[in-house]
Amino acid sequence: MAASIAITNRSLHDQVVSRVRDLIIEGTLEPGSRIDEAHLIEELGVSRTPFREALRTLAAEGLVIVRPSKGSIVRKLTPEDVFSMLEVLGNLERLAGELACERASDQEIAALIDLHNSMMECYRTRERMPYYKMNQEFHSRLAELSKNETLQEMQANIQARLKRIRYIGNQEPDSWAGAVADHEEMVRALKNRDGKRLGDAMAGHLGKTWERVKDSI
Amino acid sequence: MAASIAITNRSLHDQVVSRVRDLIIEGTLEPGSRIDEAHLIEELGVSRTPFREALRTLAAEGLVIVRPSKGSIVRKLTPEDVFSMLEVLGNLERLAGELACERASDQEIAALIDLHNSMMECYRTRERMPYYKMNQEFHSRLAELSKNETLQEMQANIQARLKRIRYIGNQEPDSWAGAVADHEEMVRALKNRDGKRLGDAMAGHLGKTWERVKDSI
DNA sequence: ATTATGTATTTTGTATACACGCGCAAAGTA
DNA sequence: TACTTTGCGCGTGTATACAAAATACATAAT
Repeated sequence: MAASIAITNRSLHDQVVSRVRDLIIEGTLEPGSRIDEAHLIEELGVSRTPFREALRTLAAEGLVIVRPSKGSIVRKLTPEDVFSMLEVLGNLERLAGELACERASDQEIAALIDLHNSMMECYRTRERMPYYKMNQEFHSRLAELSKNETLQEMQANIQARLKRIRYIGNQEPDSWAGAVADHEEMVRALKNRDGKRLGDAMAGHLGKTWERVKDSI
Repeated sequence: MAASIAITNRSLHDQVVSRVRDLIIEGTLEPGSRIDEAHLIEELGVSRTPFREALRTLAAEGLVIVRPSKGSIVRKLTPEDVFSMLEVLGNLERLAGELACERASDQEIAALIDLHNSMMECYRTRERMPYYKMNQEFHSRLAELSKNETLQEMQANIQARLKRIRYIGNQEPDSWAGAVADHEEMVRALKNRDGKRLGDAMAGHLGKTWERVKDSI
């Protein structure tokens, strides 16, 4: 693969999309606040055209809301929004777990377990940030093992919408141990290719996430 | 309400989005074909700016693919795409069914059963088109009864992507009777608020849809 | 004849200019 | 004083102009 040589000729559109998405997730652009076009294009050094196209993309992703003739705002999630997302996400990940047990190769499962072990190492040494990132990746990778592209896409979308919330929720005192226990259970089920059990573990895990996160909305 | 007087001031963007979406669904814009910007904006009588923004929206919806510097094409669904969509949709509708049994009011259920009865009337008189439309509405309405907005949104999105395929699949000789039987089962389960049974019926129904549709891709 | 290379043409990407609608504020009226 | 009304400024929506890239084509070299 010549991927290392090929120069990345990403369009401004794409760059703006991921840049603004990050600004939203990390909270620089506050939920509910208006997006000042003039100011932000100045900041980013692009013109209105690619910027507005990027806003349309982000609107379709559910991160911003475009109010015709009234400007765009960063979508502010209500507790109901978050609850409904977790409900759907839990269901999607249950399906992902079941399918992964049927469809993943032994190597793929082994690779995921490696990742899990790295996560556990971070837990032992209390390295929050690496754990958080590996956790995101664990769930994405598991979705991949379902071999279902639509599932991956939907999961990624909801993950992106919730990213900011979960990031905040992650600062809280704890139930970290509980999350870790959930993951141990997932890995046990995955090792045995016990789809039902893995599915239940995934869904249960997301159910508890609501408890962990609901007060930080 | 002065809705009769008020002139609809929908932005061009919105109008273009729904117009082009329809062109894709009804097949005027063929899957896989390039979207000729110059030609289409002429046809629609709008300038490039709102048109291109609309393309971004449709790309995020999964109906078109924007290839940087190489133009946009109408997304062509592979059999794998359709299978994965139906797999996810089945799972979403299973959840919708379960939640609807818990959360819907008696009136809401009664209203849905009315719709079902109208559908059955169309089946008796073999009116395909009205049946098709009511069927779409039945599934959307059931998703509404789940009281989960994210679920509704995801379901609507997959429905939109599959609309063209299902429309074609619907022309086929038949298994119409089978679909009708599925719906009868759904309504029975809904009447009894038997979530598990309704969920299974929904998922099973979508599973059979694959059989009905797979040859027309 | 076939491939390579340079050029012309088309098409996309981005910037900018113009127009229109919304919201706010100042002035007017009850 | 409170409540409309009207005018103005600003931001959004749309059109167009310009720049850059890609494709198609023709010509030349092997």
